[in-house]
Amino acid sequence: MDKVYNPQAIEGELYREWEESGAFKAHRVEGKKPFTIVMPPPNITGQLHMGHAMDGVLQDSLTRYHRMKGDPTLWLPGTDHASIATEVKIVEAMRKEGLTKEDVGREGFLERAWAWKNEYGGRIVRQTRRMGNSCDWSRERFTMDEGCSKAVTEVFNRLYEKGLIYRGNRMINWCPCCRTSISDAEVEYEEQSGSFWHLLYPVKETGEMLELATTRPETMLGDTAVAINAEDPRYAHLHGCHVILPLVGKEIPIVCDEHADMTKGTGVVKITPAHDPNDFEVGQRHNLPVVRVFTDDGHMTGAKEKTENDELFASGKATVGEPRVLDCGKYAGMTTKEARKAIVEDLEALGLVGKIEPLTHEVGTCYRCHTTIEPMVSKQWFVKMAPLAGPAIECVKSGEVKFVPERFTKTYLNWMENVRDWCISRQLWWGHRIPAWYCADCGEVIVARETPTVCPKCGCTHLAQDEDVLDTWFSSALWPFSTLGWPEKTEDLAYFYPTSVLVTGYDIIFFWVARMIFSGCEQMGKPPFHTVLIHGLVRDAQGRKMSKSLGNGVDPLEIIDQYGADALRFSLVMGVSPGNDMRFSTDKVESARNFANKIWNASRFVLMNLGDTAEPMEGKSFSAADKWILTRLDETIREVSAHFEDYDLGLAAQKIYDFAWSEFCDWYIELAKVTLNGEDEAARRATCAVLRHVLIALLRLLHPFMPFITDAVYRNVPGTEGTIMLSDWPLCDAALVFPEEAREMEGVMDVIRAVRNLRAEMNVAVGKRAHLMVRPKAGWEKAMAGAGEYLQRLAWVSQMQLLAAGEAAQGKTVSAVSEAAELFIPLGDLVDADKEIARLGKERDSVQRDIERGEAKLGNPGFLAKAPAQLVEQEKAKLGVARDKLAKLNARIDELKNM
RNA sequence: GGGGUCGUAGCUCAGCUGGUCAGAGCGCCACGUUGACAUCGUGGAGGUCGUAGGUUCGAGCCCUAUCGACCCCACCA
Repeated sequence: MDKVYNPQAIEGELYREWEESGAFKAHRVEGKKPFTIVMPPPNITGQLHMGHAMDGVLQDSLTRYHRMKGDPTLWLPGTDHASIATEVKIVEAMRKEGLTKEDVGREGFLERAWAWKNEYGGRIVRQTRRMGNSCDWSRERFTMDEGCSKAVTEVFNRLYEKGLIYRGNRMINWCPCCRTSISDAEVEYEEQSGSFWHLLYPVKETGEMLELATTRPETMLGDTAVAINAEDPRYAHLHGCHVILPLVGKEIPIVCDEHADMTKGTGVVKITPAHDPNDFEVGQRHNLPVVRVFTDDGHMTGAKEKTENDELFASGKATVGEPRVLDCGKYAGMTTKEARKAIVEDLEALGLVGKIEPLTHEVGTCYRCHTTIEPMVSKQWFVKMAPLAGPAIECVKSGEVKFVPERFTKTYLNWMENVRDWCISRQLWWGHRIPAWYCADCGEVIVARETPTVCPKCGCTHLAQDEDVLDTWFSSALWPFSTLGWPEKTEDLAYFYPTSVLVTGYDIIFFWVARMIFSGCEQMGKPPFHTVLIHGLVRDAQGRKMSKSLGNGVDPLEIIDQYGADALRFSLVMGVSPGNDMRFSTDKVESARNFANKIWNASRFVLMNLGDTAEPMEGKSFSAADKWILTRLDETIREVSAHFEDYDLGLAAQKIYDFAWSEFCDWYIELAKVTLNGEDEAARRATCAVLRHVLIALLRLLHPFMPFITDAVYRNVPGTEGTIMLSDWPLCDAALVFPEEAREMEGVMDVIRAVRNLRAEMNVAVGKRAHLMVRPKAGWEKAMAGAGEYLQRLAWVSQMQLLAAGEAAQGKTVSAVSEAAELFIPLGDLVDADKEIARLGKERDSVQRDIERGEAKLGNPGFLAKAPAQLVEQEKAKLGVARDKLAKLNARIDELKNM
């Protein structure tokens, strides 16, 4: 083994071996409860970023932990077609060739899309492998593969048959840039500065001017009413009156509606049912016409659009709620922004603009391109949410599905309880095409599983499929069961559904988690998982979100090249608390890399001492140090396992780190050297057995986080077979726990620390051996008597001399008092008494404070009465030790003063 | 407007159901090549755990208020 751990030398080879050996493959074992995770499918457009890396590490750690525990374990990977994201990329690529979607047509476009998918879709999958993730690649899925597509069609049909999917003219969010509708969840709100324009509308009956405020004056052409509150005394005389819509010259009614808030602005609101969600509702209540003034690409409508619209109505094919289109005349063809300016100018010229107030407000933007969203009435497909939300709320409230950390339950419930119908149709080509057909002759709508050939109503064959595709999240929502074979009744589905844990970031709870839950409840009758493990975002070293535009993203692959996958993995979990964002820095990776190296070298030491011998644990008589580390190991196994069960991987990693470095390396290996270099062959073999035993356990505990290095080392440990990933998770063993001896060893270690401390304080070079006199306290005689070699080795003592109780140390010495003993080191002329007195004085002050604290506690009647007896005893004992120590220190100081 | 997170050593953060919790990593200082490891070892300095109250025998840990940083949700014209 090399002196320094070199990840590059082993990672690729090891991963290939794992995969080819079938170690990742899940096996159904009847009667055994499986552990299942479905991977959040990354977009095929994606490149591996730190977010994926962290998400993957958490899942892989859990997966490896459960696999080692012996659970039939499945981590199912896959990718998402990412309808809108992919389509945008392909359109962009075509633009470079000077082509548009329309140029190549739907068929041509899809050909390109699939070609693109085949070329780049596997990229992120290959990258994921470099993380060391142990997914079952034999079960890899894609949201648009045959099975998943079948599931989509099936769900669409079922929901349609139950009346839970409908098509209608409703208010939706329109992205003029992507030219498609998007769902509420896909709208991001950004604070923007704008203005409040106060407009004046003349009242037809009275001739007065009605003042109202708007942030979007360009919509005024589509106003079909003005609303006032029925209770508003200011406008009581206007009930039943009309205003003349400026610029358009059309007469529109003044309606009374609760939406008009008397306390806000002038209490008058213009109503544009086609372009404002609130106004749409008002329009429905008052049966107002819906007049559209924006085109799909964000321009004002004109003669052309109006003609088309008129023809639609003339043909009788207009559907319920179909908006009418206005020819905006001189504004036609302007962008909405241009129109806003022009309209305000024209109104000002007419004296119809009052004050203009600046304001900042939240403006909806598209989560893909950040273009301002235009609310519009549009004919789209929707999922009726209320009936689906019920069970999805219930299963979380009942605890059948738990969020970790728990606080996200609230986020989820709040959203689910207020969710509105989900707009699922997208005016895109890449995705699952909506399984609906329209009869050109009679207008019949046919939703079907197979392409229909004749209209069931009129019998004609003039059928055309809906042009739109489904929201990409529609298929993601089915992921936990579509990937297992649903709607077929597969063995995998029966065995692995519901899955166990879903691991994802808090940023997609609404997009994905919520929708998987209601889909699972509806289609499977069971929620898709029992636990949702939510993690935070990976930020850059300054705490900023990693983003392409900022260019502050760190490429996980580069980090792997430089430090190794294990180091990256460990840096992404250690000390991270669930649900919180973390800052990524190479400092953290470096320290993880150093840890890996520490493991490597500790292993090298152990292996060097073992040679080829797999020394068994049975029949050995262990040293104090052996018993101590075994006891600590037991405790560590308990804690780490508990943290895994709680999904607190950050703490699990921390515990392993501390045990490995601070206890196994810093202490046990050093202590073991005494025995290993000693004459006692039986003791040497016992220690070898322990070194091997603890190393194996440590490697296994660490394996979920650092799979490569642990397996590489494990294979070199004598007596092991195969890969560590299929070996057993360590178990606690009562036969290997020695609380009393461990406590004694701690006492000895404390003495070692005290000696080291003394020497350092006195500036005695480490290499320089010192004579040590030890006067054990009552009960510590035996432990201290056996500590000589440990002290020689670990505290650079030349010779340890035991003093009997009451026996004085000879000569000039410096001293220390620990729990187990008093210590004296003669330092001859090296130390002057004054210096030592000063040092001891400082120590006495600190002990004095401990005593005061203890006395205060024990002097408190409330404490004695109410605190647990065990705690009181503990405090008493502590106080006793401290008082004893104080007495010794005082005596020692006096002694020095009299010398 | 509603909900949530964070404020602990110079920096980045851990601290489980209140009682060795005042911690880790990095940084800093001193010393050090004892054959696993300088990607290391030993020792050290440094924080009244944002502020003010309260509950309790006892509070970074619970409650209330307050200041500061931030996030999510929400149809406020």
